[in-house]
Amino acid sequence: MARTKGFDPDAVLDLAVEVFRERGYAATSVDDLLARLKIKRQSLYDTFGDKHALFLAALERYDRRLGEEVIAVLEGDEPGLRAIERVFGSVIGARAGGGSDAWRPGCLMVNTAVELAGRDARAADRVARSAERTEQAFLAALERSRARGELSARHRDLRPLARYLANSLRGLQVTARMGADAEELRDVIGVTLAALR
Amino acid sequence: MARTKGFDPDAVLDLAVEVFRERGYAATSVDDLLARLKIKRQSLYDTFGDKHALFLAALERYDRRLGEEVIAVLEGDEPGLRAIERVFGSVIGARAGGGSDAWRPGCLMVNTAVELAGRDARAADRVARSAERTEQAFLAALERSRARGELSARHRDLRPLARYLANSLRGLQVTARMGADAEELRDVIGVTLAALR
DNA sequence: ACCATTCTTGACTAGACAGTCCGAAATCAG
DNA sequence: CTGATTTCGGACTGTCTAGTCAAGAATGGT
Repeated sequence: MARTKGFDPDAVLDLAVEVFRERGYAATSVDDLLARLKIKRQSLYDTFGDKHALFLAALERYDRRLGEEVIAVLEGDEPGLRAIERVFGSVIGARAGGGSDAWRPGCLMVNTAVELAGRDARAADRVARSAERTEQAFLAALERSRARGELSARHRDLRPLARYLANSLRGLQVTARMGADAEELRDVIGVTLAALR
Repeated sequence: MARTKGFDPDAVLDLAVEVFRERGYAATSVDDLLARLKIKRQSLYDTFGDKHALFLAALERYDRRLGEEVIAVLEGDEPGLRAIERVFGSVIGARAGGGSDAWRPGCLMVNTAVELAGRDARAADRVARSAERTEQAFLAALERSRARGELSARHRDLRPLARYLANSLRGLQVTARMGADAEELRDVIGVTLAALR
C-alpha cells in the first residue's frame, strides 16, 4: 500500500480550531495555519481540501468536542440548577485565565455567527444546528431542575426559559470581549439565574 | 484658497459604517469601500488616512449616530419599562425586515468586539466605552422605572440589572444571527423582561 | 485674471494571498 | 528487494491586497 500520514488529522483540526478562534476566518491566512498546524502546504490541501473546507471541518470538530463539554454538564445527572450555574461560571473562569478553556478566545460558534452567518450558508447551517442543540441541553437541565422543585412555579413552559439561558450565555461571550471584568460578569449571571427561582 | 471637497465626509462615513457592518473589517477590501462610498482612492487616503483609520472613524460615527438612537429612547422621558421594551422589540423588527434599522446587519459594536477586540487595542477601547455608555442608559431607564413603581422591590441595586439588560441585548444580536426566528426572539425577550417585574 | 491650494483620476508598486505542480522521500504489500 | 502509492517539501503562479505617485482639473482669495 502506501505511506502512512505523518500527522493525526484530528489533532491538526484541534490546532485549526485554536487558530480560527483567535483570528476568525477572514483574518487567518493559509500561511498562518501552516505555521501553527505544523504541516506542509500540500498536506493541508490533500487532507482538507481548501481553506474554507478546513474551516468547516474545524467548526464541526469544535461542535463535537468543546460544545459537548458544555452539553455533557447540562445533560449530566448533577442537579439542573447547579449544572447551569457551573456552565455560566466557567465563562468567568475562562476570562480570568485558568479554566477549562472552553471559552477563553470566545466560542467559535458565536464568533462564526457574527463574522460569517449571512454570507456563508454552510457555516450558518452548522451554527444554527449548534444553537438548537444548546437550547435542548438547557431544556434538559431545566427539566431536572423542575423535578427537584428548584424552579419558580411561575415558569410553566420551559422552552422560553431555555432560549433565554442560551441567549444570556451568548451575551456573556460578547460582554466579556467588550472588556467587562469578572465582577460585571458576576452581576449579569446573578440576575440571569435569579430569574429562574 | 482651494477647491471644496466633492463629497460630504460624514455621509461617506455613514456608507462606510454600512459596509463594515455587512462584511466586518478583515473581509472588507479598500476596493469594496471605494465602490460603495463612490469616492476615489486618493480621496479616501487623503480624507481618512488608511483603512484602519477609516474603520475607527466609522466606528466612532456609528457610536454617535446609531448608538445614540437607542440611548435617546432609554434616556427619554417615556416610562422606563416601556422604553426598555421598545429597544428590545426593535431587534425583532429589524430581523423581520422593516424597522428603523439600528440592528439589521448587526450592531457594529458587537461585531467589532467579536472580530477585533483582543487584537486591536484602539477598537477595543471604543467598544468598551460604548458598552459603558449603554449600561448607563439602561440604568437611567431603570431609575425612571423604579420611580414609577414598575420594578419588583427585590431589586435593590439597579446596576447589576442594567448590566443584565445590556448583556441580553448583546445576546439577542448573536441569537438573531444564529438563525433564530421572531418567535424565538420574543421568547427570550419575554423572559428577560419578566425578570424585572 | 491670476495663482496657490486642493480635489480628482488612473496608473503603478511591492508584498500577501489562496491554490497548484512536481520531484524526492518514505512507506507498505508481496 | 521491488514496485506501487502516498506523503512531504519547496518552488511557483496569477490574483488581489493596501497604499503611493504624478499629472491634470477645479476652485477660492486677491
